[in-house]
Amino acid sequence: MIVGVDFGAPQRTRDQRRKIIAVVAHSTGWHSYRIDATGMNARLLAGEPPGWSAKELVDELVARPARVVGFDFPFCVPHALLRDPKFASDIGYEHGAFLGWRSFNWWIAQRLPLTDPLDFTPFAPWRDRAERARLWTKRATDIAAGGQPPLKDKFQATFQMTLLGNALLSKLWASHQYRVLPFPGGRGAGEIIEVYPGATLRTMGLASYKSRPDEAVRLGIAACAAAGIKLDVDLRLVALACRYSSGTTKKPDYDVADAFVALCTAILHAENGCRPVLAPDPTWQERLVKEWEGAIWVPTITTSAPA
DNA sequence: CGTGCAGTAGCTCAGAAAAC
DNA sequence: GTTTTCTGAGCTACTGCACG
Repeated sequence: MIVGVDFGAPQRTRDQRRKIIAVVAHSTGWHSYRIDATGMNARLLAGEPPGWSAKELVDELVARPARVVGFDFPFCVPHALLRDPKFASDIGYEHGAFLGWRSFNWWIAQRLPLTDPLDFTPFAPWRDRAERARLWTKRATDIAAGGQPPLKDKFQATFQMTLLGNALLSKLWASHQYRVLPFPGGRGAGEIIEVYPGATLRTMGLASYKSRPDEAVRLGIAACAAAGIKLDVDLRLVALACRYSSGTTKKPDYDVADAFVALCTAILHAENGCRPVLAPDPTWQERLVKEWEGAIWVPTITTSAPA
């Protein structure tokens, strides 16, 4: 089973079920997958909120482990912050700097229980307006993939997604069913990767994908086809991806299409068709930066977008 | 992208009016 | 006197919008 997730972190469970969308594919043979309305996908067509609360999703993924899960939230923060003792003590961590990703996200999980509504107040120091120059910095992978700073909490906000996402990653890691790539260590047959639908589609030549869910879905399928992977997709799910929007008529937000692209990227990863992207670091080796900060995975094979 | 606000559609329930 | 129906007040859930 391969899973693509479009993530969001509203405080209330009810709103999470509109924003956290998972789309699942099952392997049906060599280089072929079926995406139908069974299993986790059933609720997509069951009417009413098609998604999951954070707690429901993590429980499901632990109960029925997947081979690969692609999530679209930032898995970590810049390594300069991980090495900063004040950054850690600001939210009550008393053992110096976080240093490693694992202690970082373990502590976030301690400070962010999955209640309804979520309580983000322990993280208020990380929103400090005066510290934005330090806190609103990008990881090497954000620079390379065109992503937002993980702790930005205005405009294109990622702040709450980074925190809630890491609380989930901590639980998935602790289940011993999953490794979280490209961080070293961990146990389990499943792999969890960070994906960014915008970056996946950009490698395939679609710039302003946000307003074109049909193009996004088509390119996701085409990217798999170019890698020799056959997808057998229930057309009702394609139709839903082109239609479902959690946004407004003026500012639509095609979460199912995003999740579908995340799924295609995760499938490509399962078939060795992805690579992590990073911007060069002036000081440190790429391998070290990748293991500290994580990385966004994009398709290796780039298909030029046919008009 | 998330938030708060304003506006609204839908629901429940209490109380009054009508029917028996 | 009892039951049913109507109706409006008040609540919740959801949508659209402006803003950071």
